[in-house]
Amino acid sequence: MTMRLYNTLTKSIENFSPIAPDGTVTFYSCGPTVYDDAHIGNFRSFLNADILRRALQLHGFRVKHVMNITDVGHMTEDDAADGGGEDKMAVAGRRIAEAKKSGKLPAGAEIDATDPYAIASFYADRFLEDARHLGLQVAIEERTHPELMPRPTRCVPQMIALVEQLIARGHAYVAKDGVVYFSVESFSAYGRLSGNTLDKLREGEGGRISAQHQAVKRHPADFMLWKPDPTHLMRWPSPWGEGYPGWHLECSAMARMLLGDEIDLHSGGEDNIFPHHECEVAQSCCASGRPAFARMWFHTRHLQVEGEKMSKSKGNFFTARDLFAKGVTPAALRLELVRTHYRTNSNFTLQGLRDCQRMIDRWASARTSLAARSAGTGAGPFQRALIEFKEALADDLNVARAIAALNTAIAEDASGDPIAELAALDAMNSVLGVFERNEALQSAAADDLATKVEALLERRRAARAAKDWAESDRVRDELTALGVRIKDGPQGTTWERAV
RNA sequence: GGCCGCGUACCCAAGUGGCCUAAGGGAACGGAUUGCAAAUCCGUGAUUCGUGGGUUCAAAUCCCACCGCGGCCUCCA
Repeated sequence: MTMRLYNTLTKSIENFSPIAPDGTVTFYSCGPTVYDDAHIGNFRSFLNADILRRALQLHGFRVKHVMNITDVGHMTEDDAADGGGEDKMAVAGRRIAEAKKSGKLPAGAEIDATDPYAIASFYADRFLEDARHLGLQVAIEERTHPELMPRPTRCVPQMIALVEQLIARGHAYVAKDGVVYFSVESFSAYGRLSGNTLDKLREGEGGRISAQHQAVKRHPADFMLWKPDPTHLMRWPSPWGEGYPGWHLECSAMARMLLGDEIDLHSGGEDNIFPHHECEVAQSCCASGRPAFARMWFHTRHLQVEGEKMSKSKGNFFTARDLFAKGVTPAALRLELVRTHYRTNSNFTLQGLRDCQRMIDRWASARTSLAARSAGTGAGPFQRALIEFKEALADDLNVARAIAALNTAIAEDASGDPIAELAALDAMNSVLGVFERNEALQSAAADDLATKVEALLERRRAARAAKDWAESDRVRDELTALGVRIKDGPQGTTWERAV
């Protein structure tokens, strides 16, 4: 079965086949910048890349997946050219210093707010923790293969080498202000990925590129590769003076270092298309002399929350850990973030999170009864569903259709060889990745709640034994008020936090 | 201002010319179960696909207009 995927570069759905004859897929994903906790919108993008990677694996490919963790403090107003504004790490540092003062520092954050490396490392660790909870396979692999999640601060020599090569080939120049710029006019395919060709850029709204740098550049869209700045927070020696790299440079350098000059797949959020990925293409192609950098570009559309753009001011802004702290299982969050096709704007809702949890619980109980079954031969509903599941994923990653296939199997009567049926269900889960993370995360608050709940359940058990229904119902109301939902079963009462 | 995408039941969401009197999940409702609930199981659910035109033997699917929402062009996943 051939995987078909939408390629941003050609704006069409194409058959996927890797460059390497042995079928190994080279896949680079733009990861987070670690100056704050990743929010659920970030994770929608990262998880869709993860689903793609797992779907490829289900289809028999070996995947070498790299995702960077950007620990350089790029500028808050860093536009295509200039590197203006404030360093993000400095902003994060100030935020941490303020939090320290007001005693609202996140747990375990004994960090020096003036040390950008400490800030980056603090948030990188938190990102990896969240990512592993959510089943981001590359983050799980990172434990044994740290090179799969490279940090730009450790790859500066490779970036410098790339800039030197671009200068040598006539694609970059040192301007009068000492800054090294990429010359967009030297790359005729500039604009092909995003549609922002040079003539259109000139026609566009424009006026955003600050005038002070324009004078020294050959073309207004020329973007910075290296900026000498002896006062910058993070800086490295270079042939152009002590300074820092441009923000597009890292991905080109690291993809090349780890995956080669030409790669199969490159992913990111839709906002990365321009300027970030456009500039990456230009840098990589011009450095390698090849016509292509990534053969296929995979972009995930943005997430909305309760029908609105997510923003801190609207109060609809969630990080993964915010939700985990409320008792949301990583499995439910994972499913809610990937169940909508990656090329449509998805709408994250609390109701949707509950829907996902119920679906996963039903799958899990189906798995339990399947594992307990011994009789049956041949193909049953799950083996049939797996075929449809794989076809749906091969169809430009149609996750919703794949999930429907699984749901349909669950509604059918149990039949077929139980071992093969279980294997089929687990194969589907190898992409969905929910069974192994369907438990709420532990925390001090959760432990505290558990103690209270256990005491109340004991009171209720006693009341029920005495047929004191009034007392029993009173206790149940108390539990409900605590946000707890109870389930009475033959083996006694279980409970969970209602989300 | 330029470029682009979307609008399917109460909610999420698949389907992009005939197998669609529209998949799947949740909610709701009815039943089984329960001390009563919750959970679970069974059943019910859009003659209709933002609105108005058009093309076609045939449209949710193609075209046009309008309304609404969103994205990129600028740091952002």
